[in-house]
Amino acid sequence: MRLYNTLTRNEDEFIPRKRKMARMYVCGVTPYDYCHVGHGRSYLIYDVLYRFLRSEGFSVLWIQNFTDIDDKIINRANELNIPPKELADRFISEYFVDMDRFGISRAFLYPRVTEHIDEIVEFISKVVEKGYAYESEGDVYFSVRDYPSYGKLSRRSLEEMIAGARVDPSEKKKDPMDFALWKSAKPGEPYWDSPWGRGRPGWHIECSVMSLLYLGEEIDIHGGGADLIFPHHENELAQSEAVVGDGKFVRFWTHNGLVNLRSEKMSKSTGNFIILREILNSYRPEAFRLYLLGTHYRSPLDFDPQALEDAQRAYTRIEDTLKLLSHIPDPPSPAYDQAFWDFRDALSNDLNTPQAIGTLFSYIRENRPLLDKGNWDPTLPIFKFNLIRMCEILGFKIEEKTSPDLESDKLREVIDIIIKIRNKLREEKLFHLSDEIRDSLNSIGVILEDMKEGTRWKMS
RNA sequence: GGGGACGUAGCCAAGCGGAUUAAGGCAGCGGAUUGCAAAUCCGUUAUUCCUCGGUUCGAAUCCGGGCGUCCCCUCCA
Repeated sequence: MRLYNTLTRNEDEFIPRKRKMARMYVCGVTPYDYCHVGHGRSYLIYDVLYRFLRSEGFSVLWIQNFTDIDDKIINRANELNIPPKELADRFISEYFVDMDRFGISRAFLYPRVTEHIDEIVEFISKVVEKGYAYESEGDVYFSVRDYPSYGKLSRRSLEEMIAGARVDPSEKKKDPMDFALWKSAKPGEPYWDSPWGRGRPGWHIECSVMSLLYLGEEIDIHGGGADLIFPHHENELAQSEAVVGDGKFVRFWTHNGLVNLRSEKMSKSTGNFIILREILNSYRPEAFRLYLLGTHYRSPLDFDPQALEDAQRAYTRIEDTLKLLSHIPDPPSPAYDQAFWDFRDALSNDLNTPQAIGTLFSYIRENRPLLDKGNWDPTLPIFKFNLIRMCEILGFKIEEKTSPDLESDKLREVIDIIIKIRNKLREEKLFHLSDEIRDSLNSIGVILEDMKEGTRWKMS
């Protein structure tokens, strides 16, 4: 597949370093609050990338961190008067509650900063030894002036950044753009011992250390939201390559577009955000997934409840088809239709999910009449196979085989009896009665559809 | 001040110099089907892609100006 690489500003052919093994590191959350829609979008995109790469025959080693110690965590923990670890633990478990509900695949491992302090200290020491960092009053800073290619990811020069004027000069730093690898502890803050005294890791160092520890050098994909390009990934890149060597850290830097709300970036700090859980409570997770994947991952997305409603309606089309297909047997020998190859081509083109969804809907439209006719058609099992493959790649839930359940079996029988009687009324043209039955059932969520071949029903 | 992205039908949204009727979804309209609904299918809804120029045999797609919107340069997915 071709994948856009922020470093080269180009769609490059994705070929993992180790042939069929793709190593992917995704920047995780700082667990001090619930995830919002923007987080949901980001992890959804990596979930789909993960699913697609696997379907392309790669094994994918996905690592995603939790930054479980930093200023925001300390501040929030102080507000709530609980230990930082308790806060982080809580929101890590909330993270999984939301992401599991949303159908996001689990990464292979979720390393946490506080469990890697030794490795981080060791790594900082290496940066200092190499001459790219210096200690200053218990802090350790990366010296951007000593690292010539600083700015290569975000394509900015130091002069431009300083002209931005929002840098904070500190007497401790040699240059205002220098950033902390290690921060000395203020009174009352959590700390770990280090060669530079008591303190804690700076923001960017954890990703450098943990990605190198678990995935090694020259990993295939390192991703996150577009807001991480600078300073987070720029700094990560600098400090990492300062140790492992130029071009030895990451092969593909990928970044997803941000979610806006009322034409402004969704962000915790500004209060302009919607909690993911709130959406998951109000809409089908699959509908939300369809909505988000309807925009290309690199484009910004303005959150629009109206469009989400539309997607929810659109999703019933997929869902109904899947339900009807559950009665169709699997094909004796699987075969791919042209639609699947088109679908695959779309995703191979920098994960073009909107286009892939387009092919999926066209495929449904072409095959749906056969399904509704009710008579057996030998192409249906193949249709089923292909559609399910597509849905799996996009992460849409497949109707699992209804397990034997006495109660719901009884319910089915009761509804079938009602339908039988209602059809007798219809034969006798007692439509006011048959319509009343239909309306009543409808009001409790049982929808009757009178087809030529007979009446069928579904739950709304 | 510097860097970057975008502006496609009523709405959301693909399209990355040339099959082509400019995907797909939602909504609308007309039709088939139906006792009526629902579901499904067919047709229809942008001779045109913010605007003005330019390059080209050919541009929504490339270049320049204008108008508008957003992001990054600060914690952030």
